[in-house]
Amino acid sequence: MSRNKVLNEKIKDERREQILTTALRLFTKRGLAGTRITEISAQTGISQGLIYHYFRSKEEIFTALIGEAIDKINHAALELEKLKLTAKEKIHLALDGLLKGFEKKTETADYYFLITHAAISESCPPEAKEIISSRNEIKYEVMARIFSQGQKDGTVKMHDSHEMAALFFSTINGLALHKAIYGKGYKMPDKTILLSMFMND
Amino acid sequence: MSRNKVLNEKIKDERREQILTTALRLFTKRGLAGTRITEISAQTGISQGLIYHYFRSKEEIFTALIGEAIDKINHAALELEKLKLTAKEKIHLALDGLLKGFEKKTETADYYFLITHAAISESCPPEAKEIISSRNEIKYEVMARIFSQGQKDGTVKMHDSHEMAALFFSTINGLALHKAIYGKGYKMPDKTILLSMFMND
DNA sequence: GTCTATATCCAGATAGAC
DNA sequence: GTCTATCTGGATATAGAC
Repeated sequence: MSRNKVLNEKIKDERREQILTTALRLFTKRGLAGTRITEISAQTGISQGLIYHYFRSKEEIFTALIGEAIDKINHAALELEKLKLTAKEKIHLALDGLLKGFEKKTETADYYFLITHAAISESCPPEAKEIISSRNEIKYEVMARIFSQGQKDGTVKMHDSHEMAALFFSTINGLALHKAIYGKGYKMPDKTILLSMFMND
Repeated sequence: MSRNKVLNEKIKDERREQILTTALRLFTKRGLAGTRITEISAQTGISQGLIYHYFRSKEEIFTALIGEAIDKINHAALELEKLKLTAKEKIHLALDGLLKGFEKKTETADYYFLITHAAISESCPPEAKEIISSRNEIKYEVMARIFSQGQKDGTVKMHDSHEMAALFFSTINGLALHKAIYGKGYKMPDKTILLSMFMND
């Protein structure tokens, strides 16, 4: 690849990232249908025509973000699971990471909200639905396994581990929403309160 | 008022209700911007022109629903507070009512979701924003008072009562969302699990 | 009160110049 | 790679007949 090609590739990647970053914020605040492609271009600082050089359609931007969101979350969950720690330590770490993540930058909360938005929406692009139905379950399964592990050593309460995982992410989602609404005005709750739902001690 | 007038009023009220019921479901599933007025009319079984006999615009339907949702929730909260019961009993009752409400008909969950949707959305009609900013806080204040009451008699954990109220409704919202996504496929968690976040015993 | 037909507008997407 | 200008479709809202 020539010198210029490499440089162009870099510009292209950066532009793509800029568009996605802008779009994430807008989709969170306005939804897929409510977000205008002109807003994305304006806030990215480019013309609307140029958007179509990087993405076929608004739906494609949305779908790309869904993929990104799910991958990041799953990756984090799987990495957590791999650590050589007790279940209790993993659960503490998960809550800490999530709460602090929501606290300091809204992006993490936005990713959670975006997935929820897509999952609930009947007007979500089929490709995005596809990604969700094939990959969104992973984080639930990982957490269920961790809860299960903790039940064996007696640190986690004895309820169905899948139900606990569902409750875990419901709660996380609720907090992400609250954060998306109130922004910096909302301080995340102390993790010990949340832990009392799941842990024996 | 003549006989016919009375009858017409009745038809009018019923139609209004039909439209609102349909719209609630659609707004939940597609958002304000994503819902077509033709869908509302089609699913209500009337022509799109007729919608405008009952509401000035799509936004007005949305705003009416927001008012309805907030009023119902606040009413329930205030009624609960008035009961001659201990704080512990009130909290149990609140959770029971909410979880069972979500469980049996999605409408309650939809109301919660609608408010969240409106609160988060930058493209929500100003009138709806107005209603939210003036009346949505009530339920938080009621719950904070109940938690506060319970802290005095030692049944409720000692954290800031407003933070507890925020956490309470965050969690409830998370569950409402989960319900809106998975519908009948999701069984609400046992209330005792949720209670462990708030209560001493 | 209800419908059908239509005007109007605006957003998504394309074409073509630079 | 980037922009401006334009096409096109679809959705809101209105007008007017029954």
